Amino acid sequence: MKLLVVEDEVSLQSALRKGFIKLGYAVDAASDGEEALELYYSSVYDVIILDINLPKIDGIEVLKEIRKENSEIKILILSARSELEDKIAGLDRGANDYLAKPFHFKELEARVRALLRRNFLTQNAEITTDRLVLKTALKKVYLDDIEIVLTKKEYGILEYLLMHKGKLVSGEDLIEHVWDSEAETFTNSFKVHINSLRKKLPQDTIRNIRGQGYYVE
Amino acid sequence: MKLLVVEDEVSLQSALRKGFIKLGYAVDAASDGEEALELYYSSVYDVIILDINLPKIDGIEVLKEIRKENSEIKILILSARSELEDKIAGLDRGANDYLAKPFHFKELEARVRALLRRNFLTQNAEITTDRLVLKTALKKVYLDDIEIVLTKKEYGILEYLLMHKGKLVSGEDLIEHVWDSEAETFTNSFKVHINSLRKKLPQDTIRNIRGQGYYVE
DNA sequence: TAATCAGATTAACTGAATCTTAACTCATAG
DNA sequence: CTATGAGTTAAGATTCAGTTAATCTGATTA
Repeated sequence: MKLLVVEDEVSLQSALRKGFIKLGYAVDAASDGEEALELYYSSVYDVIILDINLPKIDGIEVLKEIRKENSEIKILILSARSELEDKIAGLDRGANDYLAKPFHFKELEARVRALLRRNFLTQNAEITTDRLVLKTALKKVYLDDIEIVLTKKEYGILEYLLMHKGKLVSGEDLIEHVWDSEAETFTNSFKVHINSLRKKLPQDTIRNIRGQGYYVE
Repeated sequence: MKLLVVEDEVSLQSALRKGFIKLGYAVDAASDGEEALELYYSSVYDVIILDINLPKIDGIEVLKEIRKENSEIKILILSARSELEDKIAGLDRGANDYLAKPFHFKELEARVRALLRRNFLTQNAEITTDRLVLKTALKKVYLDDIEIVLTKKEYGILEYLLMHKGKLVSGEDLIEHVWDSEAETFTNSFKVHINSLRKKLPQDTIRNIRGQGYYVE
């Protein structure tokens, strides 16, 4: 699981980063709104922890910008208690949760976990392409209405690619999201799984751009 | 099914705990609002029974806190009759049900069952498949109209799977919902119960996808 | 209070599915 | 033509579901 921590206060940012890394998350951090958006557009995160008071681009702006194109990603707002009422009131539910400073790290961690849980429990969803149907509740995949049996890793890879349909996903991203945090990032194991996955799917379902990553149309 | 009982009055808490355990529920209990939130964040409950008058963090606060992030979980409020009007009036539909003290345990149990039903089914006290009928009020199971006798754990597992008919349920999920929080998540006890449960059911009733979980069609 | 009993848990083991590794080949860009 | 990344293969390692038997626990009753 990959988090983006956006916080300008150096010591707090560092504490959060270290805390989450220790818990096995992959963490990127940004110190202002501009950097946050840059990182957001160049990688794929599961949860964004976003301070409201930021230099350059305000946190609310960052939130709006991200929400404009992505309604799935979980965003947790951090804010000084005094700013909460007027600011949060105007958020219009763009954030999934918010937490007033100061807070206990444990509290933040619990909320992040809760958000991830909710994310995974989006159980009724089906992801489809022209020929594929992926039923996330049962983790089953159908090609032209006939079930194809996938292993856990194969399914995980396919689901991840389809959840980011049309976007480039690097091998590193795959390992980061489909494997647990102990996995080596330089293993070629995912290639083996992509290989066996491709054999079960129509040709050219999973495409590759040399040096950049994989994608599904 | 797993309940969280939040009640500061020692004897009542203990009575509720024992009562629900006897009925085959997995039960955790908290004596104040802080403990309640801690437990809430560290486990997954199907219903929370929440007293309003609590030390440290007030029941209403606990309710708000939980509702902020989780709209699915069922919450039943307990309250002395005199407190009801002003407090409950302000709840604004945060709770799913409430019950005035004093009450009969039977009444509480019926309401909890109703909440669970609302959660998973639409107003039906029976869960059925083509050959099985499960009467949740009596906790009895019939196969082709003939009763099959299950132990509490066997029943709990089957009920949970049937309430999530067509969805994947991991072993961890099972332990989380059928056992109380003291259970080790890495025990293989549930496999033994599934094994004995399967012997009492038609073949292939409970299916497994390796590395992912169990399901009933 | 001790003996008994059902149910729950633990631990050890098996066989099979799945995953990883590593060496190799192939394709492409510079 | 060469270097690098992508794709392939097969062997070996690991993990996981399922099974069994022994042990533990707590309720019931003799």
